[in-house]
Amino acid sequence: MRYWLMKSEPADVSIDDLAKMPNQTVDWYGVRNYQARNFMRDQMKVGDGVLFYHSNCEEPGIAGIAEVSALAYPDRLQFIKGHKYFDPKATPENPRWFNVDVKLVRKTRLLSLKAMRENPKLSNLRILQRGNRLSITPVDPADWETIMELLK
DNA sequence: GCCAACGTTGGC
DNA sequence: GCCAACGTTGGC
Repeated sequence: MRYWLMKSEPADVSIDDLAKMPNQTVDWYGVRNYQARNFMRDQMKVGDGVLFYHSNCEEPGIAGIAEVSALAYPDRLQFIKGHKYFDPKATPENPRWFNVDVKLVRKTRLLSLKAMRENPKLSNLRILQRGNRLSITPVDPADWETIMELLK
């Protein structure tokens, strides 16, 4: 069992949007970065813990806890011509992009990026490292525990 | 809207 | 395979 931090732009899918979805589950579509894809395709297992992070918004930070609820499968949007996430080099026989499903565990108070930066215990967290842009990053169990404490 | 830090692309 | 140019991310 592993832990992950997954960024979502709340203008696209917020924690409240997730709560309203059927089964409180969303397919994590639109990842078009190989490293992030590989994490989903090769490492994520059902039941892995997910920190649901709001990015590119007024108050960036962790907005809830979720879990992986389906193993990676081809991202359907890569096949839809004209779609923002269409990829002409992908075919159903040879898909390029994958996504897992993510299910809400619970919405939390917002643990802001600022608060995380100010907490020395979390200095190891990938999201806080300089230049980090990856939308999916592994989270060390110790960091997960620290964050769970903070969100109690 | 700025821009640092990355990732990707494509000519050579 | 190198690397300059370009595109994207995302905090501020």
